[in-house]
Amino acid sequence: MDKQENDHQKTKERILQVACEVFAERGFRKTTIRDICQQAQVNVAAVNYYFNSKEKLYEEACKYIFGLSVENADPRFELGEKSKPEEKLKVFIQVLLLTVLDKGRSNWREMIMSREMVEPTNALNIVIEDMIKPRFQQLYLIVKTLLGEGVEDEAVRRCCLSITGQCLYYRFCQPVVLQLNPQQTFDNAGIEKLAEHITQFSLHAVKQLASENKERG
Amino acid sequence: MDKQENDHQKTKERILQVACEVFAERGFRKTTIRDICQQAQVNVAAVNYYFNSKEKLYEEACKYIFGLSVENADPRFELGEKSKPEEKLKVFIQVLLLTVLDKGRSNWREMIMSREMVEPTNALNIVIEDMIKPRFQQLYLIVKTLLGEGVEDEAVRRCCLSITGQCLYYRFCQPVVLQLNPQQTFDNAGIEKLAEHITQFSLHAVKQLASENKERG
DNA sequence: GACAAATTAAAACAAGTGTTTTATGCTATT
DNA sequence: AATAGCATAAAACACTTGTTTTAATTTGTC
Repeated sequence: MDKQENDHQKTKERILQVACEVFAERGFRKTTIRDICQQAQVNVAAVNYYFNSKEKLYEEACKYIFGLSVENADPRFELGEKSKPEEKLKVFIQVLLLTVLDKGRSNWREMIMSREMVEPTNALNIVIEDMIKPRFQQLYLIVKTLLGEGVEDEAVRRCCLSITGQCLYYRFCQPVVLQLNPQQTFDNAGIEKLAEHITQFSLHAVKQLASENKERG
Repeated sequence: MDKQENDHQKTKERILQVACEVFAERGFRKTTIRDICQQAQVNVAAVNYYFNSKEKLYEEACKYIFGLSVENADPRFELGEKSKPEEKLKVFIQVLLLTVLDKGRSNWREMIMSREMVEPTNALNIVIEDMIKPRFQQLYLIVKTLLGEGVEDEAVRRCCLSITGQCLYYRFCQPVVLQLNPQQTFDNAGIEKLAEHITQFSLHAVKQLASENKERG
């Protein structure tokens, strides 16, 4: 029983691991069960045996990936508590860009997340609740601090959307961006420069809104 | 010969028309030849008879759509020449949002364009050259005017990308945006408010950059 | 009106894919 | 060691989809 259970877990686990990787890499539609099984060195029937269907496997993979992310959130997003909001914004944008533009093999969460944002499946809700909303909330607090009291929530949110929109553009439309600004690179130096620009651009906008609000009362 | 040529043109034309619509609606991968043929009331073999392959048909459809766009550019993008750059920017953003968020059946150019930006095919280059670059150039001139002399090209382009990024976010990530800011609507009033926000946000940013540049010399 | 060429229709083909079935092998309990 | 239950493998199934083939029909020309 022990060994049986063990092997059971082993192959099931192996399928799940490979599924995460391949789904993240190629998305739900473009990955085939045969791809996964071949890479996991498992018979085609195994997926349906253990997970019932391709869709269920995808759900399990998402749950696994985002389950991980709750317990083990990306440490890069831990902005120090002491710094000024301007610095916090800079770090936030920097980290967001780095995370979102990281094409590394192990960046499953971000890859699934990006795909779900543009081509949603049932997993989008998990993605929003587990990843996007917490991240957005962090930004919200920074921007709210910068805007000061008396600014209505929607205005704060709109600013946050303006900031994230600028960043995600470089992820979702990378080929286009590269044609429009060929000088842009996506190595560390290029991303750093980009972060600097988006930060300055957004800070100017937000601070101006803040001062207008202060004047108004 | 005349009548033959006529019918010939008729069915070929009909396939092309339907192809444009369906490709725009569902994208290349998700549309099937059978879908198109059924809707055009034509035999399945007709596509390969007249266009050789699904891919060639898609190319022809794109050429047709963007060929149209060159001769008959979207009049909404004709910003008056007299207005101030601030007003021009407002109009540009307004029109961009209206165009990009228009889910109307006849908005083929925009639908193909959006899809190509996120999930490129061979047609992306046509899209970039025929649609994106001219539009970007328009914005470039406005922003350059606002920034004043002595600002390097890349800085101008970055600002333009910040502006378009804010707008396109609402197209590509609409479901997410709606979760993050449920008050956002996509009727005319909602889009108008949004345009106003993005314009103000961007104007503040650009003007601050302009004045910093002026100070520096 | 007859014949050649072009067009259309029907069917078949070939490859891919999710799923199911059937058979075989393995493990644990008796 | 035997047997029941689980796990794996191989094959088949059912369906979709792009493409091709083959036959029927229409069209233009003489």
